[in-house]
Amino acid sequence: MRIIVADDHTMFRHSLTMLLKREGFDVLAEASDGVETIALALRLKPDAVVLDMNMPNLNGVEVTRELARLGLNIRTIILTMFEDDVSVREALRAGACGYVLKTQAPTDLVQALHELDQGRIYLSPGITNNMVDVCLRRDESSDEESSDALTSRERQILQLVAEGKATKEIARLLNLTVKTVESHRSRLMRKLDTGNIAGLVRHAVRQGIIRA
Amino acid sequence: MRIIVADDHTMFRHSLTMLLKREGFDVLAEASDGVETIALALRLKPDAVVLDMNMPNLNGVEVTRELARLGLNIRTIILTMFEDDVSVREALRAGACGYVLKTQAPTDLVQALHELDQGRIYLSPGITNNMVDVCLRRDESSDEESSDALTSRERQILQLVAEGKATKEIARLLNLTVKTVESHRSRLMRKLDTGNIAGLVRHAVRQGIIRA
DNA sequence: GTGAATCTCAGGGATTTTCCTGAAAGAAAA
DNA sequence: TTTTCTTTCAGGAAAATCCCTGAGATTCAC
Repeated sequence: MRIIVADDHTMFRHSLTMLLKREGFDVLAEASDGVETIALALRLKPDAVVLDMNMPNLNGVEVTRELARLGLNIRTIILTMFEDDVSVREALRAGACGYVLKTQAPTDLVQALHELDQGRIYLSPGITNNMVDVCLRRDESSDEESSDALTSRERQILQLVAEGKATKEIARLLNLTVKTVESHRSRLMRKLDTGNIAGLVRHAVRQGIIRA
Repeated sequence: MRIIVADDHTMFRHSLTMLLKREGFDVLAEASDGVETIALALRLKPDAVVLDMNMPNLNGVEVTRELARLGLNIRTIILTMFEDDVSVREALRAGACGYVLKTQAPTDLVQALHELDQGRIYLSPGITNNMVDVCLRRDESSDEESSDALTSRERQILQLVAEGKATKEIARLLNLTVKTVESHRSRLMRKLDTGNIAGLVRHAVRQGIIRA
């Protein structure tokens, strides 16, 4: 099974890679941020990608979304520190095949990868099982609160802005024009009802898109 | 070299332990919180303890302080995600022999352990080296506040900026010139080591000056 | 297919931020 | 008292943000 490991904490990433290799997985490469992960995935076409949730540039869910959009048949497992209800739901909706807590033993991740190989979805114990039902029910029913819901692209931009990246830098990272990024930023401000970057940052922190 | 590894993220802890064993260290035990770490250290008398900074019950610095107080000759290395100036200083004052960033490769920790074995202090690259001098000088001299501690006025400005107020508005609120406010804001950015408002907002949230 | 939403990009102009240097007055500490 | 720190303010220049309209492309649902 050919996989890529993505996490911005090199110490964790290297350690984990070693462990996974020992477990018989073929770790093709490591990435330390979301954009790099996408690039590597495109090049190496792995079977699966293990994604840290909180990464610079693009978080785990966004990477999942992007990989799904690109139509590559690459499954992903989100690795995270928090058993956040909302995050789990978003991860699953983005198409992630697994949601594994870092508080769990590495065997948990190994199991998740095996489940994924069988085409199944795996959630760490500690995440309520009815979570899945809840998610699915939500999915089918309706999207009422989606009036000001941010789009995937907008969340991407929001994260980068909140991280302090300049417009020019964001444009380069995402391969867009400066004007496009400005356009997104403006729309974000309108949606989030704020007239400046400070407001965007607070929103991003509040919504867990970045940590302060 | 007999060591204990303490981190509440089991996935990271197990992976790291495996790596350290491979490097020839004798990992006596693992702990998932501060209190457990103390208990284990008392029982097993390791040469060193690798401590995650953010642990339940007692964080890495507190454990270091406690171990020092108990008079056991157990050296510690603090492992953390952030290169926070204040944390580094506190860790060193508590008696830690190393401060290693998780964003660094595992070899960085290995090196830290070797330095520790030689009775030296090790800080991850990325943490300014003069940090040590600064800390020591501070240590000798006095205990009031750190160098880049914000003044009262600066905290005021920081709060208003983080709340999304425009410079002009802040100036009006505080009866100052726009130029003065700009001056304060610039100094804040220099002190907090950031080049834009997003960074200021994150600092303000982190330091509890505003709520996100 | 039609419509709605999203994503992309552009022009332009007012305003703001960012980054320098420099400097004076008052308060606090050495 | 001298020095250091804080606070105040200025000028100027480059860069970025903010705000608006408009518009082609694509995608997705109905």
